[in-house]
Amino acid sequence: MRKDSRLSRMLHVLVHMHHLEQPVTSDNIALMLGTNPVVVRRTMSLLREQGYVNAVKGHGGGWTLAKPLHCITLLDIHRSLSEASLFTIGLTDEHTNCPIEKAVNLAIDDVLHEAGQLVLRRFAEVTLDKLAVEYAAKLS
Amino acid sequence: MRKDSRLSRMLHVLVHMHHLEQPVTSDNIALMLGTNPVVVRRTMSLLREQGYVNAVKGHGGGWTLAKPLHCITLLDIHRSLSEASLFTIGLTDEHTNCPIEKAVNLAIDDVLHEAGQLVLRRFAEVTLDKLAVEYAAKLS
DNA sequence: ACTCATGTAACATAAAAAGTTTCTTAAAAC
DNA sequence: GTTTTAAGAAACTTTTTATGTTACATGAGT
Repeated sequence: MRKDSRLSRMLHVLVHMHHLEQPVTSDNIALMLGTNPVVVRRTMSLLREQGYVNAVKGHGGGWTLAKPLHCITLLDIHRSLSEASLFTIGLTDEHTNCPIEKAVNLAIDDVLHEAGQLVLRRFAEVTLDKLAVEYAAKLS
Repeated sequence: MRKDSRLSRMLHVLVHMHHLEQPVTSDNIALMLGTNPVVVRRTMSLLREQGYVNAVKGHGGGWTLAKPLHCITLLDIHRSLSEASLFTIGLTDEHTNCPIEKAVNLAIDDVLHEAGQLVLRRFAEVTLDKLAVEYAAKLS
């Protein structure tokens, strides 16, 4: 099953951006992530639309943080990337009048929904500045 | 992001099988699921390897339950299908010496691991006979 | 022997994310 | 004002992977 690592990558980039005075170009970010400037723009645009980064064209332009790290949570970025669902498990929708299918889906969805809520709650608690501090501490 | 609905489908099939006296053929199941008999065999084989269903060749053959429903949990089936991971979110593994990447991954993994454990715990609590009874009741 | 069913390998299809090319727009430097 | 630098955006290609398909082997019952 394919994984979406955009959250991980964007967080990485955002924290790095905090340590820079100058705007970073898409080309730079692409180089850093081993990917393509257009892909970077596509993803960063989603963050721009939600007001977490600014984009400036032309000489000396590039991407900058629009908010301080302590005003951005994991949830904010996760939401901006609009992943349809957190889980690789899907439900079927083929025999909507079959009580067994309904019961199965209800049971699975029950659990996934609860776990999903937990993830969102926990993501909401982590601001990006904590990331750079608390978790960095754990690593030492 | 693509979804894996094998869990949902297999549970559906297993509960149906419980209500049948005769073995069900892969062709039958395929018809029921709107898919292919080979795909059915591929998936059912995983359950057979773990001892949840039997396969019998030849005339009057097909698939039967190897255990009563109350001895099979959602977790059992989920495990049998060996989905690599529950989550669509992936971590990066590109700058393993970058403390920021490490911190980001640690933060995300922390949350996902906890949520994953919750899912597994809850899946372990649901036996397939409950599925057919408790959840069926909720539906009425 | 013949039919029916699973087992398995090899190949084909389809869908989606990622990558690429090309061009437009805008801002700064000269 | 021309050139350079950068994002924005559209159209297309590539890659990946789950799913579907074909073909044949194996084994059980009639």
